[in-house]
Amino acid sequence: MQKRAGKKRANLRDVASKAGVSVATVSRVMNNPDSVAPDTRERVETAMRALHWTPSAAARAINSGRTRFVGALVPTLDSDIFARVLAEMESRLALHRLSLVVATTGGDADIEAQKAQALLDIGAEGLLVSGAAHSPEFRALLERTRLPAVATSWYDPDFLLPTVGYDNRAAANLALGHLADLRHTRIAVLHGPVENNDRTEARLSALRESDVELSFHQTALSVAGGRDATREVIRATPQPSALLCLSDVLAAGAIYECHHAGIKVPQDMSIIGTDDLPGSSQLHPALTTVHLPVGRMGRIAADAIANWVEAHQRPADRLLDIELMVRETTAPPVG
Amino acid sequence: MQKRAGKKRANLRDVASKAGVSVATVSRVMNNPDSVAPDTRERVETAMRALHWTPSAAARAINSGRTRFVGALVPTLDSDIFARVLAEMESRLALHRLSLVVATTGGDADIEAQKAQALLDIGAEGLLVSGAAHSPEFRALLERTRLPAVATSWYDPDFLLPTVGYDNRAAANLALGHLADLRHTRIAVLHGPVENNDRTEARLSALRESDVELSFHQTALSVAGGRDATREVIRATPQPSALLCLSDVLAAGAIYECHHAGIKVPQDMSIIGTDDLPGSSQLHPALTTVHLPVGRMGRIAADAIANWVEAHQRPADRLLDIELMVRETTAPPVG
DNA sequence: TCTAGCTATGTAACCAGTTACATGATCATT
DNA sequence: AATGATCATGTAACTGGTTACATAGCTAGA
Repeated sequence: MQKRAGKKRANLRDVASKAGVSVATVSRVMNNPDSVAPDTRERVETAMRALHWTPSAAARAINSGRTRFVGALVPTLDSDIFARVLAEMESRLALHRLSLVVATTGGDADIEAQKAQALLDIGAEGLLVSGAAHSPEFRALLERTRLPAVATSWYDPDFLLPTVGYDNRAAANLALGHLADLRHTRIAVLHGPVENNDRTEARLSALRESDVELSFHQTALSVAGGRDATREVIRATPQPSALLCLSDVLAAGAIYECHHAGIKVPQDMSIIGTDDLPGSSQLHPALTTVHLPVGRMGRIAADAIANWVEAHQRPADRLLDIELMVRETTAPPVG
Repeated sequence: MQKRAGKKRANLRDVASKAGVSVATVSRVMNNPDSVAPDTRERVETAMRALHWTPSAAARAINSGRTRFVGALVPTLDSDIFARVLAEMESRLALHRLSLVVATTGGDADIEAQKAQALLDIGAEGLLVSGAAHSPEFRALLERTRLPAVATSWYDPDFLLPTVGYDNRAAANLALGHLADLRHTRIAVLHGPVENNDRTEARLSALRESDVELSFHQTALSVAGGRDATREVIRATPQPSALLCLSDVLAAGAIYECHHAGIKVPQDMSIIGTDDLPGSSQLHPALTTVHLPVGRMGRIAADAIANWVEAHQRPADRLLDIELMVRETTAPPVG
């Protein structure tokens, strides 16, 4: 009466009875084939195929206590930077036989907490998060569950979590220093939205504390946004002699717009970016920018979380070097 | 003698005994809090906190038979296109309360089969794959397990899996048709590697079958690759009057290189791309290209797989419209 | 020929949850 | 006061695997 006509997915017991062996034998065929006699193994494998049976990941996980995946929380996938970080993380985690579950937060700390909980609910063994801004709920979650988690894209040894990243303040200062060395004094800063972006915020705060006079221009984080902001900046009198862009995409827009407006780069306008995207060296003229080691960061963070998950070893914080890439878009101001 | 000093992770039974209730009551607090008296609930929640307890995802999954995540297999994350598709998929799947596990294949069909198995091993309920090239092992896996899976980035109603995508041959023909309409006759085709890239292959085969005389130039799929190929093309005599690029990044490189070489676009050289990346309309001059609806594709594929997984309904194939975006890089040839 | 040791396999407990069903207490109804 | 309904909670079976331990059959050494 109970056993209805098939419908349900087969389980290990079904396979065992079909093959005329015990459950232990079936399990052995899966995990330790050598310990089973060849003809028995054969029979079991035939039964598996006949029943379309695949072991249930959940049932295995319940015994091993392992799910073999970690979660990554990023503001957006629709950005060269995060896509590259994730690409590196994914391939690095694969080496540790770990998978990567991606969740986007839109930069919203509440959504981050929510998605972190969702990742936990589906069994993530660890978390990779980006940036410094996290909600109290998120912190509470980490403390309550003691889940291994590594923060990237910034560096702060005092943070609740181990951080793997670069110094965003230093990155901004490096760009500014380069322009100052060239004797630029009228500098406009182009940056993306600050709400929900602690990295931009850190860079801006470093600039604000410098003793150089700067004008700040917030715009959309896109090539078009860079063009818009540049259009506005070049209307000012006196016109700035340099554009410090906190992102390479803005710098690309700035180059286009200067070109469009007949302003010569770098003679009439110096432009410096931040990121060093793969295409930036191919812009015309080639973009001077601050190289952020995002690929390396992804690899290191992946190794760190893998080691924490597997060997229960909390990783050390890692400060990664940034580097000024002087190319063709910066020069001393004329006059 | 048995109960060692703590070490192990607490389970639901530990919480129950600590709170002085039964396991069922603890479970109710988690899943149906209203059915538990407020003070009892309070006691249970206190016990949970005290023991740092979080329910095991695996144990839940074993009962529900659900893991609530699907896997996505993409050639690479390091590409605007796939990053955007995944971004859309992720946010769309979140609406269905499904998570997305990302795996990259490098375009290698064997690695794809391998990673598909790995995704299955960790419990993926469905798969999103891209392109047409798959190994026999991969097909066998799908047939054996009957795992819901949807293929994207191309369209073929005869394929083993439901496909959601556009017609790559039509995309190439649309670009070629535009150049032909402008009366270009000497056209060079720039394309990325064909090995492990069935989409490029499909576009090329459509072009080869056309009655227009074309020269083909394979290069690296990057801005630099586009520049290299263009440098080579413009050396030829007679010089082609148009560059048909099967990818927008190549077209961007082509624009830069023409600019560099003093060739006026579109007067002396027409350039057309394929993809319509967000930055393409911001290039200078703005790139004429074939718009591929990758964002929409991601959303539709995500809905399709979610519906299949949840409602056991195999989705229908979906052919998505492509569109010619005429902007500033194409014009009739001079002379 | 007896026994020790090995191999192939089976039995049943176990992992950490969920849930059908049972139970006892409280409350309203007649 | 007896009856029935409702509510809060408990008991135990169940999910689908793994594995410690038991056992039967066979071989080899003394």
